[in-house]
Amino acid sequence: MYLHNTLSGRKEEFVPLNPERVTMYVCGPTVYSYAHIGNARPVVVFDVLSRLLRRRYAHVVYVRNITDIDDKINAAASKEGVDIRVITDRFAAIYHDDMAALGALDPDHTPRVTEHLPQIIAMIEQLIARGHAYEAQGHVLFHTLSYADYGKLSGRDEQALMAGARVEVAPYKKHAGDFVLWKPSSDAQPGWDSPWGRGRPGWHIECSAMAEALLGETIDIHGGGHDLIFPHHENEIAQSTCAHGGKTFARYWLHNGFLNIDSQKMSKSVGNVLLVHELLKTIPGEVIRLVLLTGHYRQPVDWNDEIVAESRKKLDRLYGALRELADVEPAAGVTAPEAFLAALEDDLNTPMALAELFELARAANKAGDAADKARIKAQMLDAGRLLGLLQQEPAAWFAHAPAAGGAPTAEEIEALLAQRAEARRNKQWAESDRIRDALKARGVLVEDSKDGQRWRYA
RNA sequence: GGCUGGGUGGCAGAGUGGUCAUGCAGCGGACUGCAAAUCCGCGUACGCCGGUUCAAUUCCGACCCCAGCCUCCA
Repeated sequence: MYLHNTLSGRKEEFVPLNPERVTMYVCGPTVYSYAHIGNARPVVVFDVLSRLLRRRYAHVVYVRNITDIDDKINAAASKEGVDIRVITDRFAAIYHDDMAALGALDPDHTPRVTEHLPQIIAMIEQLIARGHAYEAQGHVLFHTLSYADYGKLSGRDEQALMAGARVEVAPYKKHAGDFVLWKPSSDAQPGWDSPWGRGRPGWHIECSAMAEALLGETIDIHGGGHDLIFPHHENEIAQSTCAHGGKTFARYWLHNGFLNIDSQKMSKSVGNVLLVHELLKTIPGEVIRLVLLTGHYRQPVDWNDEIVAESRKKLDRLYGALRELADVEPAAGVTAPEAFLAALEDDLNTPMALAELFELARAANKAGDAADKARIKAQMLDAGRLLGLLQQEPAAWFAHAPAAGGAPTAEEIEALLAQRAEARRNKQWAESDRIRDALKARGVLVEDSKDGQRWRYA
């Protein structure tokens, strides 16, 4: 299995440190609001990776944190006049449900920052003790000059970092690149007691501390969005490596590309932020998932109406093949074809894997032999399982409620089809076609198959 | 400016030193009462300019564009 490692900038063979316990940490959400579609991309990408890893290794530990201490959370809480816990519980639950709707399986652990203050404080103390951090005006800062490899992940040198420091440098910093490990809280702000007074952790230390707590000092895979490379992951590496006396923190760094909306960057200022929660009201989760897997995970993907419609049709085709095999028992012990697995094991090449899946669909549509059908069905279902697709009954897929409201109900449709069947028995083609056209005008496609009429929403 | 990653057929999107990606759309055929679904076939795609090579979309170099990151945004 090969994975592109941001650290080396190239594809490397993945060899776990300990094949008996493969570890993966992915940066999760800050739960102060609804997740947007961009947040969903790493979730789906690393969900596929976790499925693939589990296929190959008996014991995989996948951790995705929930950040429940953050100034944006504080702002949301004070706005509503509630404890931050009210906000974080609410949006953590919504996040979980939304991601589940996209077919994402639960990670093995979803640690929260509020449950790891002792570990965070211990790690900061360790960094101070080893001379990598210092206290200044109630803050504790990581001293980036103390870590020679700082900037290695993002390919930046110190000078570039200095030049890039476009925010005002806080006066208590020894060096412009230094970042906060701990900061003081006012009485009105949520805070935790520490050797440096009541305060709260900085952004980066939580991931270092939770990764260590649940996975150990060295982890196999660390993932997240492309934008996290700097500063977040750069800082995580610095903290963990220095706290652990130079031990490698993460061996493979994986970063997913961004998601654009109609060729534009998604941003609040443009006003094009799409929430998963809203999208799910009109688009099946499986369609959204397929959109996110349509391109390679490291490439940007453009979200627009066309790709959504196209993805829906792709699933029509795949489920259409499976529908023809509805009464075929999948062959036992048959898994996804080698070419499909090879595509995924080559740095998660989902476009190529999907191409193989479509080849299977074609083969399924052509298969005449019962044994072939059983084999292909098993292959398709297994391939689908790895991608988190095709896991519902074809009939359920085709019965999916239409995107727009106002379409006739299933009962209504069935009644009209009964009339049409009667007309067809009498070879009243004009009447038959009239009903079909009328339904089509209302967003219902009627097909005549060997087994009689069947319908689906357009 | 620095650092990444890109420019492939109508669209989306893989890949490769020398027959085929795949999907959607389109066109022709089969099937159908007609359709739909399905199957078969079709369209001389690889930003630009050089170089290496028997052969380059694929390797090398220059150039032109595009996107992201550069301190709290996945």
